[in-house]
Amino acid sequence: MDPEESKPTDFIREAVAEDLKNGRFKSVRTRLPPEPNGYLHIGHVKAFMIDYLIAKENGGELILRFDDTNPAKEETEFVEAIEEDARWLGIEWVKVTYASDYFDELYEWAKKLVLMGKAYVDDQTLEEVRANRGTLTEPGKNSPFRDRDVEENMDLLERMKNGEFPDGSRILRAKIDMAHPNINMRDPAMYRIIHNPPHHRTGSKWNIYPMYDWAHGQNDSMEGITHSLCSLEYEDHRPLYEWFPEQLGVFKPRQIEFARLNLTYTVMSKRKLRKLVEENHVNGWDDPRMPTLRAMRRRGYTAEAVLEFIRKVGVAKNYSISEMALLEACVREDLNKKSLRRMAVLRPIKVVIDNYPDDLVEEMDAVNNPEDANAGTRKVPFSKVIYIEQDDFRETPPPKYYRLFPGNEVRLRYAYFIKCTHVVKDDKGEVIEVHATYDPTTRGGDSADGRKVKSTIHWVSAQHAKEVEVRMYDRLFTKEDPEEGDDGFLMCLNPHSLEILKGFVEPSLAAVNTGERFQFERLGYFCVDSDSTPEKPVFNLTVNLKDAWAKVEKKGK
RNA sequence: UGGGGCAUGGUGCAAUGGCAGCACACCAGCCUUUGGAGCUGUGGAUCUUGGUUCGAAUCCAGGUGCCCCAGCCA
Repeated sequence: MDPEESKPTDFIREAVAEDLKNGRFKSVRTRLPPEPNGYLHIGHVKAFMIDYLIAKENGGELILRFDDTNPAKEETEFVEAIEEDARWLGIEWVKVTYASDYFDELYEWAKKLVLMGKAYVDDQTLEEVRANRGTLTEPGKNSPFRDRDVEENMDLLERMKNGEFPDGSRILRAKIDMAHPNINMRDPAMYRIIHNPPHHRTGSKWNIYPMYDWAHGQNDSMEGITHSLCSLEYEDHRPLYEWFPEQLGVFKPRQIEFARLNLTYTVMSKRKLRKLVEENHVNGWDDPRMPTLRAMRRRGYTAEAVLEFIRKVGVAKNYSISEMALLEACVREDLNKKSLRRMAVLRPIKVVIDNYPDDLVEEMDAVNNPEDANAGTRKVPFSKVIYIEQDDFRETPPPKYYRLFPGNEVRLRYAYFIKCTHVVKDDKGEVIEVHATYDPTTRGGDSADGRKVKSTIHWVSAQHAKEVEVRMYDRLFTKEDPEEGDDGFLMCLNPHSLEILKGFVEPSLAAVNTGERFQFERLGYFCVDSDSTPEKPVFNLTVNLKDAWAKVEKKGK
């Protein structure tokens, strides 16, 4: 492999390389601009990795800057959560800053604009401002306060800052062009008056707070950010992004926009995620069904898998919805290499091996990970009464069913061949016990006479099994794109996205720690949940194993 | 009917005037003490109409479709 060729390339990396080559910038500095008003989700990872990797690949640096320009929405709690999640991904930054660190300097820059006659205080009501903005097809009208003289503007702005006016009574606006075809250029607001609540960092020092367009770009300039990489919806803001530093005569960063990540069968908007939590459709922000990083971590996804997914999804300007199946494939690929194999029966049915000695217990040798010879082996106890998966037995087998049914012989993994002889039913005709005989010459799972079986099934010894809770997760929504409509997404919630099972696991799993991951053979990858206790371990389904039989069965229907 | 963007297999991303390729998904087979993993193979795409060119996914012109913008949110 030529490392030069395997380097990922995309239109942003090309643009950055070009900027370096032609001298527009001498080095690269990017910024991570989360607003501390929610938890990070998989969509953020794409943006974060673009910023992080592009800086890193070019020997540049990344600044983590919290965009805290709206005290009504932001909280310190989220600052810590975001840093924690970003660190989990392995992202490194040279320093943490806040938009609020620059409030003083930004205010000075605003006064400069006022002095230049490029900004003014507008006394119009919110409704008037809206009415005079015009529409998508009609130009706006100038505010009656647009031509105030500089002294009055300076005085009013100072008094806004000092808290002399009530919320919403005035704003500072850039004086650009009310007839501009781009609505963002129709005298955009720079400062609004907000007295309460106090800001999470500056407290009650400020009575005015900068808008995104004013703060973000100027902060980029102040920090010497060369490339301000953001999502597509900011394309319309780029002319404004460039207008401010041009007027001010300060350093001009370059903004480049890319398509954000969307995923099938989930939602990504903060508003919708919050609604899921607040209305208890899920059990909190870290509910393993959520697309948040804390949820994915709790569910057992590895950072490596998440990162690989992001790498495979690529970077472009196409609006796109990536498939959850790709994310899951990345998780399986990573976990297949790392996970210790264990046996667990999630929907048990009892099997009695009639010709096996009543009190005998044998220790069977089992391989911990066939993908990793260094993982070693373990002993698994075997005895007369075992549990197998209900799915692994059929009284009347459908076509191509190779598992246990009356008269059929299968292999119990790492143990013996058994052949089903008969079943015992309850009053209602339900099979409650499967009876079988074993072949003592097949110990370990190999037949002495070269006889083959079509199927190997897993099991646990009934008397040695540990009962555990297993939380089985399925997609949160039944539709690939539940985003359509306002609250339409709630209408397609999957009622079966969580199923709680009581299962049995082999005794080696009796003592486990939160976060430990295993593959339950033939079922999937599982992770010990934080709700786990020594008495009652709790496992989360991380992702199921691919199931060829399920496919065959489905096709038959 | 303003402005800004985007159109390549089912999905996502490549191909930067020279044989349309990769991954996931799908399908078939091989192998298998996980119907897992692995291996092999098949099918399937350049929005449309014209133009330029020896040659167009790529350049030009027109059309069509989809996304974003009218917060004192970010």
